[in-house]
Amino acid sequence: MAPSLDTIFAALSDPTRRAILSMLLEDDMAVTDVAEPFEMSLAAVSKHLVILANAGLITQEKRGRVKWCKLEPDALREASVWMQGFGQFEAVNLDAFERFLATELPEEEE
Amino acid sequence: MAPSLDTIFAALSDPTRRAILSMLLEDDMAVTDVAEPFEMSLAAVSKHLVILANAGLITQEKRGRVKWCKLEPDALREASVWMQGFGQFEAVNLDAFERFLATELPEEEE
DNA sequence: AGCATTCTCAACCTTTCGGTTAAGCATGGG
DNA sequence: CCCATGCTTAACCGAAAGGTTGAGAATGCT
Repeated sequence: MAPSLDTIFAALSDPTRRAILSMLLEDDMAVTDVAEPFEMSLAAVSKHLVILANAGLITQEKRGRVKWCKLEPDALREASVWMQGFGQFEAVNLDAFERFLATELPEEEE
Repeated sequence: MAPSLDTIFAALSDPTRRAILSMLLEDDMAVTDVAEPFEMSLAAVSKHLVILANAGLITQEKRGRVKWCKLEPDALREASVWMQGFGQFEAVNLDAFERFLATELPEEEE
């Protein structure tokens, strides 16, 4: 399935899936380990992972019995690029810009 | 309803709603005018607007018979802040930063 | 070989989503 | 006062979402 804004935003709309993404931020994980903290069946988590993979937000690679899940933030980037069209990004970018100045340019240029 | 990441991302997952947001980028619009380009009923578009309003992405103000819809990009910002936790934002911010430097400051202030 | 582990698939259920049509409320104009 | 305009609500519908359980395939361990 081709990742689209539809599938990306839909994938992000579920708190379980966002929690999974946060977990994968730490490190790659096996499906069973991803499912462990959730109070739902393994099959349910497995479906969530399929949805995340279809959205391009993760990739899954099977090594032996274990299927490893890896975060793929490029899809998030696609969504964020769409958001940039809404002008709100000036504010966010200004934040980043200010931090950029504060941390990288300690000397006052002006 | 309190806008949450759930409602924001769910609102953004529908192409009709994203199109509406793009339209409102140009200017505030009445509900009837928002609905005009879509091949669905006015009631359907009205529901989409409720979803966008619940997500905090738009506000609606009634003046006379006409209900005006106004883009509220702050909710998008909340979603983008969440995305920033995923590291991919360095690249995006650099893109924005480069454009920031390459082009003269646009009239973002209103 | 036998068994445990890892994960998916199939069938099912309930709730939500996205649309319809019809009715109705509120407002402004002639 | 009528009546058109602008928009929402209610009832309904089919499809999709998100969960369950149970079965089963694939792999590794001993």
